[in-house]
Amino acid sequence: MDKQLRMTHQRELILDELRRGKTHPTADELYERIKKKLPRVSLATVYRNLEILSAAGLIKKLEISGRQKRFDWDPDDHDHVYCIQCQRVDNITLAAPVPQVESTHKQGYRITGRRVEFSGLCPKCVRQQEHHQAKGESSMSCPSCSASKLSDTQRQVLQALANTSEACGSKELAAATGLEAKQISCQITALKNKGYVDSPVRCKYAITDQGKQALE
Amino acid sequence: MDKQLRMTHQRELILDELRRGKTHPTADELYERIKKKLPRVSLATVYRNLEILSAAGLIKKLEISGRQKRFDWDPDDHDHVYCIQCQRVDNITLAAPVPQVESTHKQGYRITGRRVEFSGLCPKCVRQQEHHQAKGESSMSCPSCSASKLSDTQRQVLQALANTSEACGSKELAAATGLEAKQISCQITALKNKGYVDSPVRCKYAITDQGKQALE
DNA sequence: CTTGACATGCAAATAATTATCAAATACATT
DNA sequence: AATGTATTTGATAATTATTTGCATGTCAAG
Ligand SMILES: [Mn+2]
Ligand SMILES: [Mn+2]
Ligand SMILES: [Zn+2]
Ligand SMILES: [Zn+2]
Repeated sequence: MDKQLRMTHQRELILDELRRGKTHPTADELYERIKKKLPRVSLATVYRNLEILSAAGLIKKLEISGRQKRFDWDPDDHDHVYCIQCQRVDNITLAAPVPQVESTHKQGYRITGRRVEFSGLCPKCVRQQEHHQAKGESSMSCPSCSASKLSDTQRQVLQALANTSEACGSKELAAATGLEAKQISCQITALKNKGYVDSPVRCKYAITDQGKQALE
Repeated sequence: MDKQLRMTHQRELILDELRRGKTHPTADELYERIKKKLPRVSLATVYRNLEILSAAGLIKKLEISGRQKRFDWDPDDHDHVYCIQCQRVDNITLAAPVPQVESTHKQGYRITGRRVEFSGLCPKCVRQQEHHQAKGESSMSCPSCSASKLSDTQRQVLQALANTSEACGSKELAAATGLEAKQISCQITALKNKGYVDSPVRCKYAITDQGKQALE
C-alpha cells in the first residue's frame, strides 16, 4: 500500500540541484536551473516532485508569509530570516530556544508545530540602502542603481516610449514592441515604480527624464 | 503629499465589522458579513480597504504561511496559533519573550520584524479527532462524519456509479449525470480520497462498498 | 518481454489577490 | 448651497502561484 518513490532523472536532478545550492529557492527558480540541464522539463513536474519529496521528508517546504513558497534541502527543524526587499531567505539561529506556550494560554489547542520567522534587510540590501542614504536620495531616483534593474523587456518598452513624442496607450506599445498586450501593463507598472514612466492621462504613458537617462 | 483617508460608508462598515467580531477573518469571510448590511459592496472594495487600513496602521494584515490572508482588528504586535484542520486563527501568549538572534548568526541582516506562529488543532478539531480515535477509525471511514461531507454533486456522481455494474469512464459518467465532463474527474478524485470510489483500471472508476454505505 | 504502477509534459483549471476604468462620492472651498 | 476635484467604488478582467486532467512515457518486478 505504501507508495514507492521512483528515482527518475528529473527527480534526481531536482533534489541534486536543491542540495547543491544550499539556498532556499522557489519552485520556478529551481525550474529555470533544471531547464538548463533538461530543457524539456515541465514546471508542473518541478512542483509535483518538490511536493512529493517534502511529503517523503527528504526536503522541506517553507511557507513564508504570503509570498512564493520556497524549498529547503535541509528537512530538519530550523528557523529563517527573509529579506523584505529581495525576498532572499537564509537560516538563522536563535540565542535560546523559543519559549513554550503557557498552558493557560493554549485555549484548548493541541500544538504540534511552530514557525519563527525574522524579517529585515539582507546584507546586500543593507549596503544598497546605505549607499542611497549617503546621497540623500530615494532609491527610486538613483540612476546607477535603478538602471541595473531594467529587464530586457522593460528596456524594450521604455525604448518604444522614448520613440514617441506623445503619450501613448498600451495597445500602441504592444504593436511597437511586438510584445503581448497583457505583458505591457505589467512592465509599465514596474517602470512607473522606478520613476521612468508616468501617466499624464489615464491609460496613456510617457517616458520621464529619468527614464531617458536610464536608457543611455 | 500625505494621503487623506475618506471615511466612506463601506470603509466604516468594514472596520466596524472587524472590530466587533474580534476574530481573525479572511477578506471573503468579512465580505460575506458586510454584504448582509450593504448588499452591493464588491469583494474588491473589501480587499482594497483592508489593504488601506492596514497600511494606515489601523488594523493588521496577517500573512500566515501560504494560505489566505487574515485580518486582525488589533494592530499591536502579538503572536498567533492556527488550526491545521479548520484554519481558525487565535491569539496566543508565550511564557517568555522570543529570544533575540545572536549577532554572530545575523549574517549581516538588519532585522526589523519577527513572526511567531504556532500550529496544531483547535479545541473543536481536537474533539472531532478524539471521537474518531475512540472508534479506532480513520476519519475517512467514519460514515456518520464523512457522509455529511458529501456534496450534492459528489452524491450524484456516486449514485451514477452505483447504478452501473461495471467500472466506467468519466465520459459515461458525464452523460449519466448531465454534469460537465471536466467537473467529473474532480469529483472522482474527491470520492477516491474518501474511499468511496476506486479505479480498477486506468480511467475507469467503480464504487466501493464504503461508497455504497455512504449513499444510504 | 509483458504489465501495471508510477511519472512526465502539456494545457487548462483554480484560488487569492490586484489592476483597470467609468461613474459615484466625500469633502474642502467658494 | 453649489462647485471643483481627488478619492473611492462596483464590476470585471488580469495576474500570480500552484494544482490538476489526461494522454503518453518509463521502469522494474515477474
Ligand atoms: Mn533552511
Ligand atoms: Mn490577533
Ligand atoms: Zn535583500
Ligand atoms: Zn480547527
